[in-house]
Amino acid sequence: MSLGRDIKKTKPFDALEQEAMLNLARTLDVLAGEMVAEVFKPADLSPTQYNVLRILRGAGEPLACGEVADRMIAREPDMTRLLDRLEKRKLVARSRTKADRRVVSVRITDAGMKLLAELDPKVLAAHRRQLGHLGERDLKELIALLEKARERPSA
Amino acid sequence: MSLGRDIKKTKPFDALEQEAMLNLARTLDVLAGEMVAEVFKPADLSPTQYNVLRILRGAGEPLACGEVADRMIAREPDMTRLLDRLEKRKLVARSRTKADRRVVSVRITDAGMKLLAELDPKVLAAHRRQLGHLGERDLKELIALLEKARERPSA
DNA sequence: GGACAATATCTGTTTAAACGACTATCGTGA
DNA sequence: TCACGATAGTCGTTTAAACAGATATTGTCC
Repeated sequence: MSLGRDIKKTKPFDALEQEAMLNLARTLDVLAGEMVAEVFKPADLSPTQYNVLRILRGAGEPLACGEVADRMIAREPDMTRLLDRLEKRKLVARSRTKADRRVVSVRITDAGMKLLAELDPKVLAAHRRQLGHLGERDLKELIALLEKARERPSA
Repeated sequence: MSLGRDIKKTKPFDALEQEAMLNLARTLDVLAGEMVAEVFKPADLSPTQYNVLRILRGAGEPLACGEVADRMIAREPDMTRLLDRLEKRKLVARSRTKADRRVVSVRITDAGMKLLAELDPKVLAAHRRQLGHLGERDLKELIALLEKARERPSA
């Protein structure tokens, strides 16, 4: 009965997977590009820097560098200099931990919180303009599919 | 009747849009990262370079630099040096157009075609491993949602 | 046919990404 | 307690991304 995919069925199906990947990349590029142009660039922040600030605000307490790295959306291979740039602008502050002197603790400063607070409404507005027309039903469906895409069965 | 969104309904809905964006970014990062590690990096190609080669193969004829740029997944601000790197490796060839001497025509070389041919099965295999478990139904749904996300009503 | 805006690409420069090697510190076990 | 592997960050270097300005060519309008 179930013969699995034969040659004839495999080709168009593979094309579907490829099309999904292409659409994923294209969609993110469009949406992220607009977000950068409208919100991040005027604030002279990269998406990565914004991500760090969001993580630190969300944590509600200082985090180790590595802990921040683990929570990033995209893997960051050079947390040190990323934090250097934020620290230079006084948006975050670093300090060695007393307990474990290998660890550098990072916290968001008041200036960082203030910047995020200014950005919040712009980010929300941009998100709504970009995805608001999908409606709650489609958004939930999209989120579910994206999560499912990441959680593949074994490996 | 339809009062639109009030404060109470707005907040969680905005969160949904944000969650969708986060999931989009995370999913692409995971999938693209694997693809790079498994397929592109061993071939010493960046995703952008691969994209150029795919575009040129797909076109079936030489294209102007700007034409390639227009077809890229992500906007490329420096086509010249991107092509420089590919040309240095003999994967593409450039030549001035006779008709319009401003235009530089780019074509994929035999070596470029050969490289793509070697990569094809690996790309397909990676795609299937990454997204195959979604099945045709979910893939089509995902594609449709992503397209819908990009095609927002007016602006 | 000469000025001029538009087009297509190139180049200079600054900044950040990526990768690897390196330093400092900690925990464990003989 | 001291060797040693593991952990947490940092630093050096190469390469590419990004932006702005420059160059070359074309079509068009007096």
